[in-house]
Amino acid sequence: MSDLLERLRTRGWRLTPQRRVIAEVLAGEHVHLTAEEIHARAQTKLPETGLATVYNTLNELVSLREILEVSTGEGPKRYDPNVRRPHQHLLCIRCAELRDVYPAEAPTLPASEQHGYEVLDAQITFRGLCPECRKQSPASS
Amino acid sequence: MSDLLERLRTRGWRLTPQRRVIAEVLAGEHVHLTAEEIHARAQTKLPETGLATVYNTLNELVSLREILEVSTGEGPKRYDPNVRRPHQHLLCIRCAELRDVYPAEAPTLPASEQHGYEVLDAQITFRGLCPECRKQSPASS
DNA sequence: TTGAATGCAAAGTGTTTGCACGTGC
DNA sequence: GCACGTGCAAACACTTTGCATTCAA
Repeated sequence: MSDLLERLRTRGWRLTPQRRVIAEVLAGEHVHLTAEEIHARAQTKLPETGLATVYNTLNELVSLREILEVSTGEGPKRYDPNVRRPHQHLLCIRCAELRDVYPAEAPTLPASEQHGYEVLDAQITFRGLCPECRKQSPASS
Repeated sequence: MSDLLERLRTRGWRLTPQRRVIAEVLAGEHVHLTAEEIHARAQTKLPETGLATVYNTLNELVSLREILEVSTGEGPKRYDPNVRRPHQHLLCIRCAELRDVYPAEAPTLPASEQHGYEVLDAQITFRGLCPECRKQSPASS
């Protein structure tokens, strides 16, 4: 589970209580949270945790490539602790829940469509309605 | 080209000079612009054009499904006038240029990975370096 | 001990909104 | 004529930054 903390320690990361709690929140969740949500959960464990520290820490973890920053196109970014296993995302367009999916193949862009770009990766987001939101109103976009 | 204006007129859209100019800017460009860029171009044609009006108009066109709003994950949103032909995007991670690509297949999510969602569509963004940015510094992320 | 991390509040972006004025139909 | 569009500035949501203080190593 949270070998995240292990890895960070061996990489010489300065381990403060706030950082530990933030890393725990990330590792303990299976849905991808926003900075505010991470802050709220962190504060229940350690009240003296500022929102700015949460942002600072998240940005640092992104730079260290220990988490992924995911923008849903609407509202705040979400942070994905699952960097080890390549995956794609499934987004609820109503409630913005974001979860991982593991489909078969990653698409590639034919050379004829690369237009001189050096293509590094492809990011896929499936969009739809989560089970909860389907109940409330099955259709309409 | 700009049958966009045709369609809007027949849909009973109130056609002001500002709206005409904004629609022309959208139709005339092959790269996807930000609201600021659209505003700047619109002002060269019609100086009395406010940024708020640009945002209002773009949002309205999005609701009318005459343009697409595309978030690049970093920085401002971009607006894609190409709503007729299904396509995907190629994004430069350095300069944020965004262009359309037309690869073969749209991926589908196997039922076993749908987790109770009603999947509506899939959005693919290929990420890489555009020709210009490759010149300046071919690698490093 | 000391450089790095923290909380807070202020600043920064990108976007939306309230309101008085102007205008397409 | 009048409902709707406009420009402007203020408000807004999210994120970053400056600075004095605290603390992990």
